[in-house]
Amino acid sequence: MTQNPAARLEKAFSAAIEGALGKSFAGTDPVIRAATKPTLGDFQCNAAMGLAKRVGQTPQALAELIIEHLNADDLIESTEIAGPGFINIHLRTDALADALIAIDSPALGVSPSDPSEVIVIDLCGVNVAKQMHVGHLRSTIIGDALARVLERVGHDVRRENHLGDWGLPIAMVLDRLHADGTALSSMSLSDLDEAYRRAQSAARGDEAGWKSGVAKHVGPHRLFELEAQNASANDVRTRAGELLVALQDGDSTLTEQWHQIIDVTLSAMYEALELMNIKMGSENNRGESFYRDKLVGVLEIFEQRNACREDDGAIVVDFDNRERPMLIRKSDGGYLYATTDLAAIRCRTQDTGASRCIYVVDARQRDHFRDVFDAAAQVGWDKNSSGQSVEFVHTPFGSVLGADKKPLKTRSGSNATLASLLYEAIARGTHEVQQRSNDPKSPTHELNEQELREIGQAVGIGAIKYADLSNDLSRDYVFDLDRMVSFEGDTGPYLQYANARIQSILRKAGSFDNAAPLCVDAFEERQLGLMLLRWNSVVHETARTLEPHRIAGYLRSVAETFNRFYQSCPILGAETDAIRVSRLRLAHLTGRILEDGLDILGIATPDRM
RNA sequence: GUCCACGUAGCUCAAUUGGAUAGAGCGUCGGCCUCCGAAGCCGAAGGUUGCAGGUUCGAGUCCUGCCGUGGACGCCA
Repeated sequence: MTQNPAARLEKAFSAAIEGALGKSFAGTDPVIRAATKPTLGDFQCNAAMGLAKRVGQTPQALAELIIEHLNADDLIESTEIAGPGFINIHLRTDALADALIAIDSPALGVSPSDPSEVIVIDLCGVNVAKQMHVGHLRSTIIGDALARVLERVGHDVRRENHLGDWGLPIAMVLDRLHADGTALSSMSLSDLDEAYRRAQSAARGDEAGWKSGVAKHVGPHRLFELEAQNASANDVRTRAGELLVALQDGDSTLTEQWHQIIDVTLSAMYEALELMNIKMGSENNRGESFYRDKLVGVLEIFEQRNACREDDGAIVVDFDNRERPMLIRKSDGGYLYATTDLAAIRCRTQDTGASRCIYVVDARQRDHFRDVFDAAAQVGWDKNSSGQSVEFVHTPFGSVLGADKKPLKTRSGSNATLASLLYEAIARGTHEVQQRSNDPKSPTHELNEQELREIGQAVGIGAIKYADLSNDLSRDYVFDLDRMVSFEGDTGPYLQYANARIQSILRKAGSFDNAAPLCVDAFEERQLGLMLLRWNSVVHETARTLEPHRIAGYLRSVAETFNRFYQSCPILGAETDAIRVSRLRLAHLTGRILEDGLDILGIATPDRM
């Protein structure tokens, strides 16, 4: 009796189908779904339409037959056949109440996954000497939410921050800092970011400018300048290469400087992670430098397995279903980021023993990951150290755009940094909370400045995270702070508010008998109850599809359904004491599911706001 | 040029993975606070789901071809 109605209906209808059509139809999916409209019933069975042709009957006749073989009188009040062969199902009210009592427990009806897996999630991916920007925001928020939902169903999740902390770019920054005579002990992240950018453009030279210069027939003097630029770009690269070799060989001064720029970058990152309520710290750092001495081993394995070949001096891996090979070693002997990714896969599957590797990286790297995953399979890393097959998933997310549909910029026109966005959102949230607290009737009126600031941060950050997690990851999305922090409609604060109101009611109610009978006779009570019972399947579907917007959308439906219930069913002022206690139980359960869900999304839930 | 995503209301997005009359929010218009928090609730208007075919009981969803947008295409990460 502790089973969810949907699960029990599946069993009952599956048995009924077998009873109606014979043993060969055992195990047929009965296609039980929540009713599309409350007026139609509580659930529906859509199996008859698909099956009708196979057995040479009309869908309606088959539906009739299924109902005749149905044995679930303790669960189902009534059924009717509608439209092309839908079976609409009305649940017994006492069965609904029993099911709600069953999930009114610490687990909230969410069952653990069996078996529990070891899952590695690659997220955040900060580059040393660069400011974090909105791309990191998405990777971090999404990755952390995925980690939380997988943890919620009992998996062993390892968050790994694949830092860009090694290689030529780092050497180039050091070279630039030397050239500028920057005092490394006192530099800020923006100094570093500036040096990084200048190093990049110096090394890039201006080949694009050269080509367009030739095309536009600019004068010889200009071409000469561009040529000189390209020559100096080569100088920069050469110097950086030498510097990298010295660093690789353990030069003590360089090593110390390298650590200094990492420290500056990471302390800013930790601050951002803290602000965003991300469950990650230094223990999750495993950057490119960690893999630097493992690259040779990767190449050796590919050579041993004959999974690579030499081409133009480079070493490449071929794929049988596409032309384009993947480079794993340059002709000068250097390695590439594909090699590092392969080394990471080897560690994650062969040492950590992961059976799933998830990469929360932007959509532009789709092809890259396809190559890396296929290459890993060629040398057997699609089986982990326990012999289980490994599932590799790239969770691509779209770009963050400004209101003009172009990559997000600040007002001053530069690329928006993560920190600037976070502080802006917090400022707006805090302002809003403070303004509302001025009202003597507001529950936040008696709170002090510090408390209001904490709530303001929860509201501002909650708005940003909800906006990101509430729509399909793979699409680009428009980052509009004004819309997010309007705090009305489909926003994070809408959910936080619904919960705060529930907490307020519970505070006023004081203690109550949380084993009292549950009553779901009123339409709004029934709708709320049905909604709450879906939590288990929503969590599992999200863990399966890795789509956090399912949870966001569900929580919104919960809040909406609760708000309707709240509007028409007085709780504290209910007609009888029995109904009052029953509604308190419903409100309490709703609040816990909202808090559970918001916690999975990494959104804080203030008791007052 | 080749390959890969994505085109849904004026705007921002959903659609239980093939199910019934495609739903929300913002914005617009109109209602609801002497009553548990109005950051809320109720209602109205707004659609040839880019276009054209196909698959079947049934297509926003699957297959084909166009159109449009964005992205990736060997020694950067």
